[in-house]
Amino acid sequence: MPELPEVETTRRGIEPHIDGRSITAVTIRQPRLRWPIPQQVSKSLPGARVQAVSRRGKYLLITTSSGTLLAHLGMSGSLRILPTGTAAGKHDHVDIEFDGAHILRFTDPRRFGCMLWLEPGVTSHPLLDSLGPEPLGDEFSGEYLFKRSRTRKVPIKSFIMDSQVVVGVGNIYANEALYMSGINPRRMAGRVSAARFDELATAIRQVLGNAITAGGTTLRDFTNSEGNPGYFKQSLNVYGRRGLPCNGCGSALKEIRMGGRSTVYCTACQK
DNA sequence: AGAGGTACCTGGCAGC
DNA sequence: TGCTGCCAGGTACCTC
Repeated sequence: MPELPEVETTRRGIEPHIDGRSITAVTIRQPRLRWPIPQQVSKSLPGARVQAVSRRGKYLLITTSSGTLLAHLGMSGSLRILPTGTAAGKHDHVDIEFDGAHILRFTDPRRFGCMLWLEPGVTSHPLLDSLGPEPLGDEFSGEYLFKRSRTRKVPIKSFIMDSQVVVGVGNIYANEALYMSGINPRRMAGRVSAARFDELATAIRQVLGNAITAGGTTLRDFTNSEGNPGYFKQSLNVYGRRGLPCNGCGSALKEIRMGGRSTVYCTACQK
């Protein structure tokens, strides 16, 4: 379930269990993810010590004394902390053991995720280098979006989901942020005003920030088997609500497909 | 260069 | 109960 809030929740969940710890073993059961897991992951990690657990967009970076593990959870991936020796299921592709006591387990049924490797000191990678700013960072603003959008001939929804424009806005939160700011997802990005981009930027920050806060609930029982309580269903205004009444005006929400993705909006409230 | 479509993979669910 | 087809929170890559 990884959009940016889930990835950040994962980062916060695993960090206290692995930061500063030593890796004692690596088990790769299925190396065929989106790209094959490079050999350095199993060769270089054992004996290394974790120095930082960070995030860039939806990528997680586990920096160690011998190199950096770059991971993406794709559509169905998860990372959990479990006791050493926990039986592995069909889609438990990688285990990284710490201090012989517990493991960081990568599970991903669809295998759209990845685990890649950066040599020590390397911070640049093709997957990272062209990413746009963090939506919760200082660089991101309505003014920024306005400037970037002037020459673009794509719908506003596609625009904000473009990771070169801004990272971390997935399908759910794109739908929600456009609803919150009253913008029709089909409107051309180049024809959205500066004032409306201010509202959109604020909405993106708010919806992602709220979701991260709600993710804290998941965080507490992180080592248990998932289950996403609070946030989903309760806080969503449009995603997954096709045909149901708009929370603002009561008219039935419309669903269309844009770029193959489910897009739900209120034809009355979003112009 | 930018826009649009396809591909990767498995599981769950609606409909027959 | 079982089959088929469609859908799913992502994104790199190919073509036009």
